[in-house]
Amino acid sequence: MVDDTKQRLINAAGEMFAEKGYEAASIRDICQRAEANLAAVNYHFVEKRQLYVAAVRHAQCCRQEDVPFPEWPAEMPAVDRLRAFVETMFARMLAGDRPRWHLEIMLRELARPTEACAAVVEDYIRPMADTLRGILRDLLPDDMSEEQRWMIGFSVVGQILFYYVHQPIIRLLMQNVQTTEMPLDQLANHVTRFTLAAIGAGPAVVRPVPTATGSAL
Amino acid sequence: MVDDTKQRLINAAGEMFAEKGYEAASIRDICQRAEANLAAVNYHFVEKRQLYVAAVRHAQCCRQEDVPFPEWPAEMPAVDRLRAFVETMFARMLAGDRPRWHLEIMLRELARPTEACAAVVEDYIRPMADTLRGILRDLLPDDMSEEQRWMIGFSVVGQILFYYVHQPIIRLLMQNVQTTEMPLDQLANHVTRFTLAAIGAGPAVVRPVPTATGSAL
DNA sequence: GATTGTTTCATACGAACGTTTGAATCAATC
DNA sequence: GATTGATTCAAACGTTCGTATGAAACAATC
Repeated sequence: MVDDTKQRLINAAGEMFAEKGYEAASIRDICQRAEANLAAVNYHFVEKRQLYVAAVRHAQCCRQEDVPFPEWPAEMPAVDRLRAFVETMFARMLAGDRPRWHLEIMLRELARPTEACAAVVEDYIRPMADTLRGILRDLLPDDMSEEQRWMIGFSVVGQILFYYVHQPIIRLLMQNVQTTEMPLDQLANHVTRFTLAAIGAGPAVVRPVPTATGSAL
Repeated sequence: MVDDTKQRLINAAGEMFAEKGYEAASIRDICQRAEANLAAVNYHFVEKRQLYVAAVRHAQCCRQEDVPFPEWPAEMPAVDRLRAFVETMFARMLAGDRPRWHLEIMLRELARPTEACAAVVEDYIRPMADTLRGILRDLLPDDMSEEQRWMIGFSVVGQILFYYVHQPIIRLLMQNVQTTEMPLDQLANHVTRFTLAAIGAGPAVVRPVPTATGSAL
């Protein structure tokens, strides 16, 4: 393979950046993990920052082709497309076949963007947002305000991301609950049904319990 | 005030830890912002790590009394309590009357817990979780599984946190949309209605658009 | 096999880091 | 006003950081 060490550096750096953050991951540790010489970073990337950017870009490229959004047929109902969308996002997050740092480093960028990676992040996020918005456009009435459409989209993505970003809390809170690690499709099912019910495109996730007094909202 | 510089150090440290993370915030910068001598950290806290823990603990204590959950009367309908819960969480996040770092440093801990702060974080999160679960217990049927109840709770909190944690993405995506910064009560309204509709305790956030084909989920 | 360009290596540099130290300063007590 | 304990200060410690450098090793061309 051409530039084997260059690729090894990107992988090692990605792992460490994702795990410890930019500042806490030292070039020396990265090179040791990559089994490369200390000066290799300077030779291949000139600067630490550029190695970081390369890692982010690599993660973005890989995830594009990793768990791609399926090519849904035009006649596929919006409801099913939403379900497929949610499932794909969960698969991207929880599927273990690809290195975890690809996602992890992108999520770091998503929460606290680096100036140097803004474009890469936008390339990563924009297609997903467009896909979801396309689905919601079909699912929601035409006269709905642009802003409200966004908020519904955020409600979908917020639910999904929570399960990854705040995994530590979930484990902490649920440590007493006997559970089987919440399989992927169960999560996807929940979020999809929750959303569809919320926008009136599906049954509630539960039969409604008889409420004592109807409360004006 | 007793130990004025000690408190100044905690505040300055909190700001910097919240902004740049633990490693990237240097003792020198912290002391400069606190207008204290470099050795002050060692004198008052012995170690950098202990200063960090003190900052986290301080943030947790303050936020307890900051925007406390209102003492809801026993007869208050669960629907209204949910609305109040969501509003309080948003207020805690977006209200600008208290230093931002209190929340920010807790969210960092929530996403990537530090061993030394585990107990503090649990004290922070557990009451909120209990409150929400109490509301959901009244709102959901009794025969619902513990696991499913948790997932609905996560759907609520996931929506709320998204607006804070991923503010950068929201700004990026919505930069073309003319919007008025999304006022607090509008967000709270959306999340509450979205959730109530999802669990069948309220009307859908939109009148359902007539779907072409009903799709089995 | 000498030459050339690329990649690796051991080593060194200066800066910044967390931490330490001992003297200086302050505030209160007698 | 001397004594004591708590706090601040300037200066230095040894480490580790990112980066730079020049020689060695390697590969390919002629």
